[in-house]
Amino acid sequence: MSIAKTYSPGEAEEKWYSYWLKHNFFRSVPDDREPYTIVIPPPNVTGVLHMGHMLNNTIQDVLIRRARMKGKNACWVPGTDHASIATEAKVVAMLKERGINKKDLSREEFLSYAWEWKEKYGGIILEQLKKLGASCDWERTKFTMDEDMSESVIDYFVHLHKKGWIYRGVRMVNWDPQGKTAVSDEEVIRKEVNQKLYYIKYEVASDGEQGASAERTSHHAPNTKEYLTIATTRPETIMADAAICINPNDERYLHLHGKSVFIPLINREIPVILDNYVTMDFGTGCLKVTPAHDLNDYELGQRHKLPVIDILNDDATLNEKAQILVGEDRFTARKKIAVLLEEAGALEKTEDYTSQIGFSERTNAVIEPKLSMQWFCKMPELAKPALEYVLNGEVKLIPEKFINTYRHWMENVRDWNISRQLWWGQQIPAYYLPNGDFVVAKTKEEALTQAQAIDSKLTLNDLRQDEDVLDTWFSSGLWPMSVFDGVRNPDNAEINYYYPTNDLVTAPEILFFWVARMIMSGHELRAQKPFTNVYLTGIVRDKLGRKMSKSLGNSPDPLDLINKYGADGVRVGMLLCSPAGNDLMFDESYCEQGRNFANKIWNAFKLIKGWEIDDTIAPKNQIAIEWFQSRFNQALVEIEDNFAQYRLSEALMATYKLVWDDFCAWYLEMVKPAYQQGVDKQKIDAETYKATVNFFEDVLKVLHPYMPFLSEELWHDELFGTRAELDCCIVAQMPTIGKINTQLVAEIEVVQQVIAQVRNIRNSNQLSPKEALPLAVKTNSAINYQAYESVIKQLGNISELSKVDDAVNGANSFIAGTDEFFVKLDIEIDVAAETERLEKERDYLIGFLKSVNAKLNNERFMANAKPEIIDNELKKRADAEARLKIVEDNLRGLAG
RNA sequence: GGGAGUUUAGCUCAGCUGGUUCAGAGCAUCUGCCUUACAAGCAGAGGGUCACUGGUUCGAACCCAGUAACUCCCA
Repeated sequence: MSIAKTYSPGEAEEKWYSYWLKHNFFRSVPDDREPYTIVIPPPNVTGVLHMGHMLNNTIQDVLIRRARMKGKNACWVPGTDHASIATEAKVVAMLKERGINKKDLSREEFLSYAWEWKEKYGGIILEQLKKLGASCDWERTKFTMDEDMSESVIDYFVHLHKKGWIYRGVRMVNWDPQGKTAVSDEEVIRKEVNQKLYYIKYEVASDGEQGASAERTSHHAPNTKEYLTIATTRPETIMADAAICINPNDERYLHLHGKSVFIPLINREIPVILDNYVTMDFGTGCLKVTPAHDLNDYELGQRHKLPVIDILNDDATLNEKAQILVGEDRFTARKKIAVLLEEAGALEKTEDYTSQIGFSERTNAVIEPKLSMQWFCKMPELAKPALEYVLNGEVKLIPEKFINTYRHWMENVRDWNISRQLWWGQQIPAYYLPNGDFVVAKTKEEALTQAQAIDSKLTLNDLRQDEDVLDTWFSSGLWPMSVFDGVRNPDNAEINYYYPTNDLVTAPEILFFWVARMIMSGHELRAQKPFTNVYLTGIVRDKLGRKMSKSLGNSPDPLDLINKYGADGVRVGMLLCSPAGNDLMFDESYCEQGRNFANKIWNAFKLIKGWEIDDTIAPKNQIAIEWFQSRFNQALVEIEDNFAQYRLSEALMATYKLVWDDFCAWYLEMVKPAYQQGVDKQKIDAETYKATVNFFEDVLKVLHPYMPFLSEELWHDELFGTRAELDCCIVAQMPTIGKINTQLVAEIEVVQQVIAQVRNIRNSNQLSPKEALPLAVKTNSAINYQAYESVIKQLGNISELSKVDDAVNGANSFIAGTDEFFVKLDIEIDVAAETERLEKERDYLIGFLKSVNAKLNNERFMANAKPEIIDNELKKRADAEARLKIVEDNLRGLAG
């Protein structure tokens, strides 16, 4: 029988994923076991898998698989969110391709197209997660617009409204003219943009001219008049100006106090107002105030009771209130008005200028500040307890540095605009009466009952439901509860069992967006936290540190990576470079390392698989077996500790080294039967064989959370005997920490040094590894090298290990621990080189001793340092002195 | 402009309460090996003024102050 030289992951991935599914290993239902629950951060239903998802879901899968193997009832709930704006944009695009305009559709018609789109494309990302090995309970797959999920959202809205925490009001919102909806502050991405600053002249009205604007024309000779100049990046909004504002302390403009000016081109007269808000040294010190199109101007306008003139349509074209350029897009209008102003002699100059501009996260359109009637959710009452959970440690943020950010947000929180002018989402359950009043109720029927209390003659037909839908985060904020139906049925068995969930794995970017809102709703509806630990991952960047993005084209396709390196390889690759909470500089070479690791394990398997048992051989590897047992347990301690601190990448590295170094490079080399001429099968004693197979099985278990496919594939090999159908690595019990023989481990460490030194001597003397060498030991320590003779002989290729009482002249020497070793070669040793090497070591030791002695002779050190520190220094001195003596003896030997 | 964070080997990162022969790991590099599991490998080796300047201390990568560079959040 021949086994492939390398592991080929594709087939195993297919096979075992469907095997796991078939046997319901991902399924979780409440039982007597302790639950371990993770709800997936629901990816956007329009999304396709990107590297961020890969990282995030690999981490979740590692956590959930580990919990499963530790005997917990592990439940990972998958799903997607409906992403109003993004989905609606996709649907609009789909309709456009079919020649349908959204405007021509009713709400119901549009929604049926949207559902059609969702059914067709909405599940892609979840299918992709399966390729990664994600062990979600797919039967629990949820979508934020499922009927029960939407009902939960409406319930929550009604609940908050009853408490008086939801209100309606005109506010300046971030308007996305492409999506034609308001978006929240968090959905606005600010970027530096190169712009122009336009200096525009406004004619100052002479005293007699007040109110005479109607007769004015634009044909005045400019020089005979007085002007003031403003600087603006948005000349197309001058028609919406309500005033010019100057700082009352600005001495340059004292003469303007109480005057008014004319807006160029349209010659509307506006007052000059005074406010300290204006920065004197920015631009010209004169600020055009446009309350309808700038948040700060709006507030300024409120203070000075200025009119609000909105000159923009919902799609950011100019409306008839602009008087000129009606119907033009705002950016076209900007270009055109610059020309018009120039022609009218009102444009003094333009300057280059960079400033922060807001872009819609979803459509990338430039955000337009816009006044509109919106629904808001009051935040202070919700935020306060939500902050407490984190500050008192009930909810832990990992890493802790995010607590500061979280606190800062929660203490400066503003009311949340929860309405979106879209159709795709949960329609706001507010019903308007013909007289303009409204009632809020779960259903139209309930609304009618309430409405009839106001006007008993009303019928269902008189009620009109609010057109807007709720922000998607309003529904995902309920996610950990609503997936278990905990909003509608707060006392059901599932929510009581699974909630609060254990770990949440997400990105710091949505700490406030989402994490905070889940904590708020959890507290509000259940007085409970939604989860205990929030593990915040970093952003996946390329190796140049740039964020991965479609436009840069610097993001590999995760599925290509899986094809290339195997899912296990990619999982390992992702985690090797992902410190908690820090961004990770991803590079494909990490996946390569992961693939190589998989291959290493595969080959260890091949080796063991090739052995044949010979009962007549006496067991001879007790030391190796006990040593690895101890090392394995030491590694388990380390891995446990790393997991307890969510240091997944370090736990992985500990596993990596355990397998590669301790198991493959040392243990297998210790026990593997030496090559025998003319013997085609390697034979091994039964005891060693059995121990090795058991070790390998334990190694597979430890590997499983990271490398589920490879471990499952090997688990079922006949090497481990016949397995029952349900005896799978995925549900195997994780090994528990056993005995550690620390003395043995310490002594083997010295033995390892001896072997490395012998190899080094062989290497530096250019001797073949095949050439066996004699080794002599002069023991100063308590180590019984006789016990390790076979190990040393096998791994160091030593012909004979002898004990000596004196240094061996003319031999290469080295020190391991405090013992001296000599390798006598056939060739003459290079006395000069050897002398130099020893002198170097001697000098180092002398220097080292000096520094140790400096401490020990320092009264203050002796007085202040803890006793164990002093003991340590004494031990260091003793060790160094012993080594120094050996080195000096050897030097004398060389000289003599 | 306000706040937070980062800076340790060529790269990515550990380094816990200041104290072990403490300056570490993985990758990459160099040298030698196609040794009967594995060249996707084996063996060995070389890489660092712990960003900079000062301070505290018997003792500083670690604590404090300042400086510089970068990153993120908020305005």
